[in-house]
Amino acid sequence: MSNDKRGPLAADRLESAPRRPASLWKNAVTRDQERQAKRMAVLLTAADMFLARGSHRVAMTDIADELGITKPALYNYFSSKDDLLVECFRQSNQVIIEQLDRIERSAGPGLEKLRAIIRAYARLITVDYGSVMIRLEDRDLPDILRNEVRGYKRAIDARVRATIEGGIADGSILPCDVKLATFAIMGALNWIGQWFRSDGPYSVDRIGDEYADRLTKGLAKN
Amino acid sequence: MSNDKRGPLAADRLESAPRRPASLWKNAVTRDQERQAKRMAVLLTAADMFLARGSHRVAMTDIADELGITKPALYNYFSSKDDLLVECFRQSNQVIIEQLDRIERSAGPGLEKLRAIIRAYARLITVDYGSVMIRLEDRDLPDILRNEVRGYKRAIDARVRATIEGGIADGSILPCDVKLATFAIMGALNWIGQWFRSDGPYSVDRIGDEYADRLTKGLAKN
Amino acid sequence: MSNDKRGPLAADRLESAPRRPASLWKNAVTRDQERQAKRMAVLLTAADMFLARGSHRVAMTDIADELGITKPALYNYFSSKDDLLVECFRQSNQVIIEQLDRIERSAGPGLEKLRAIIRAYARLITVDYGSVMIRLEDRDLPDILRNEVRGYKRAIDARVRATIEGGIADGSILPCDVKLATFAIMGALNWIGQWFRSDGPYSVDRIGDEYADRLTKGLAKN
Amino acid sequence: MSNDKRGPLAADRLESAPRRPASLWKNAVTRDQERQAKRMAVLLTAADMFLARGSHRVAMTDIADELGITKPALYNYFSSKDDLLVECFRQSNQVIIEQLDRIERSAGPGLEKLRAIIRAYARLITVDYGSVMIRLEDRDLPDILRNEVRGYKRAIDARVRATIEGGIADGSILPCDVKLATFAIMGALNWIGQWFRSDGPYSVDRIGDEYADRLTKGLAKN
DNA sequence: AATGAATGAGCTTTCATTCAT
DNA sequence: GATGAATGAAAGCTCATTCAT
Repeated sequence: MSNDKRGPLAADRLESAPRRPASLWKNAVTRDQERQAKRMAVLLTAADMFLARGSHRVAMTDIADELGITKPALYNYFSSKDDLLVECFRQSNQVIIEQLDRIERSAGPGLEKLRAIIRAYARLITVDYGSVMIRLEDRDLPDILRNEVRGYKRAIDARVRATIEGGIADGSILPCDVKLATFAIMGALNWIGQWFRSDGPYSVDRIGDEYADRLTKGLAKN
Repeated sequence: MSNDKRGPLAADRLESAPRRPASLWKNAVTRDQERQAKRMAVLLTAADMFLARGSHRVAMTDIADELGITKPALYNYFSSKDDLLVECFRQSNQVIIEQLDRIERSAGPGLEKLRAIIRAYARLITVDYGSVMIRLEDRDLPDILRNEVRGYKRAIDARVRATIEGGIADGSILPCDVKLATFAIMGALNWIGQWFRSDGPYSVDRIGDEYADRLTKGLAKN
Repeated sequence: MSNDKRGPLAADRLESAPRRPASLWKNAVTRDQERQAKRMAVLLTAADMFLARGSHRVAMTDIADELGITKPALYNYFSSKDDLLVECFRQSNQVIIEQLDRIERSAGPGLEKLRAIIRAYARLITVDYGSVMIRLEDRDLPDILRNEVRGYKRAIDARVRATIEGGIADGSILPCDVKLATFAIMGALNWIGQWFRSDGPYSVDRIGDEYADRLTKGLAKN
Repeated sequence: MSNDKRGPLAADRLESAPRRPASLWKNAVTRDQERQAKRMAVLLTAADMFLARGSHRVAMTDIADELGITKPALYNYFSSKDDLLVECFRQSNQVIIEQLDRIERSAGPGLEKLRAIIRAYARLITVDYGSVMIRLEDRDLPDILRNEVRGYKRAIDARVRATIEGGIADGSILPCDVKLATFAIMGALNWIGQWFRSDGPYSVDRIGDEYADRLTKGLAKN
């Protein structure tokens, strides 16, 4: 983060000191970009491995090996395994929040928003790093970080719940126990991460559409 | 599984082999019963701890301490931690199978059976050891044991799926993608284990009823 | 410590329950003795190595190697390196306290007691594990343990100071700044640990006598 | 030591080689001065930190951070941590030697010189970098450097011893075991570093005077 | 059947040092 | 002269498992 700032600041100085060759600046910017790129590479590699095997089954050595570097090099980018893991959660949260924001801003009755959330979630869980939030365990984290993560989770839940409540208010959704309904929907969605295979028979969109129907229309004939 | 049967089976054989002095037999029976009781105590204690903290966060020492015995003593009853864990899965499977059997034998349309399954599952997850099957990770197990566990899971899924198909056949359930519908329902149910607190505001029955409605009737007004 | 008590307690029970074969008790006692002996061996080996090289230069592996066992075996006797180190301090404290108690109980003017303390200290530092208290660093210990150790040190200082004050009171010692006098004496004594070699030219008694004189009579001719 | 001399020496050579344009020389001198200044800054910062926390508890990173530079930059001034540490000892030695020289050159009986040494030492230990020699451990150094440091220490000891011998010769000091007397005095002095706090109740001069009395006049009434 | 003791393999983390730039 | 990045070597500690008793 501090590095993000250093870049612009340096750029300012550059404008007022035009003697320095542009190439030098390029170097600094490039270096910073490279650093961020590497940091991101570590993060994504770790997230992939954590998702595939569970975070406690992935040793720092494993991540380093996968990246072709040595273990201590990881500590240039993340101060600890916990830090790395919690950063995965943060990234995941950000991605999810963006989707929820987008849907919230859209017009339409609550029911449609709920269905949009379901479709978005299906995608998040299957192709994006949104699944980190759902599938990785936060129990190994120290209290303070675990609470942070749980805060994210609660916030997401609250927003889905609010969408359902909005739907009830605007008449598009039947009155029901909102909390339980939210749990049921989130559970169904989260579970996708357990069985989905990208080389399986179902496309992401197909799953999203089907779930959107199934979880809102029900199965019963009448 | 094999061990559950061995106990009773052994007792049967004893009854049908009355030549040895009764007292001796009684001793043998008693000894065997004691062994089975202790074995079961280990199993249930381990299952509880595994569920509460996740199996990889429970050391063999922890289990032994909880039972007031020493670590190596555990190995008299289970040959390894994996063995103990897989046995938890087997017990869980048995409990689940019993419920599915009971419901399958009952009369009524497929929809009602499905609802009965949902109610039974809600109970299994919250109060019985059925939750082991759903909430414990099988990823730490060696391939052969993990495959065994996954077989159980697939079988359970298949039976729920068959129930839905039966409901479609008898007209009580709308035609739909059965596989996805099953996944959605099972996901919603399994998720209960993530948020349920026995001291929380929802009773098991309340959850079962609400889920049975929600997952079959849907949320949409029409 | 708790183990010291278990022995006697067990012996009591034995007397009132004479049915059990003595051999069993012997075994238990023997085993306990062996355990204590081993624990002590670890402690003394560690203390020696800590004194010789400084505690931070001694790895757990080094201690284990010296004892001919493996690293984790050490953890059967001490829960951590800190635990091992602080136990060294506790042993050292006990030895010192015993000497101070003995001298305190003796008759004689304060000056004689002070000289006795100097002689005793010279011995403690050179041949007994009393030197641990003086020569090992407590700065690597976590706060709580470091405070414990500093408490010991303060208590020892206080007792020497009290002895000097007693001497001033009974007229055998000249009035002076007691705190500084104590520091000077303790410093001179503690320093012995820095230069003393058991194969050197000075015997322990020689050092003790000379220091007792030097630190109380001074060097000046008048 | 070698580096301290190299600076001035280099400057001397410059003055005696006037052929090159003065401006260039000035630059070179300035550059050299700057380098020496930076080198000294590193040295003093390191010495402070080593004294405060013990050299093995101070990482190169810590020193760099304290100076606001990066770790590898340190290696421009010192070839290794050992080099840095031994240079601290050399500086310390120089300061101590200067004091001993000054006192040796003064007139007066041996006893007065000894008292002057005690007063000077009290100051060295509490306010100057003289304490490095006494309070820092040389055990982490490789043999060759450790021997160098021990040479310094022995030389200092020898000079104190010589002062006492001079006092015995001139009749101002009572005959005694000079070696042990020296050890006792040095020990008492060195220990000051363990308890002295600059914000404590004792001023440096007070300590020096009191120690000068206590260590030469003794405590005993007769 | 149960115990105390021990082990091997593994984990996260630290740190002095080097190197390309 | 200084930097960011990387490394090899080591440290303390944990844990499932085994073994003699």
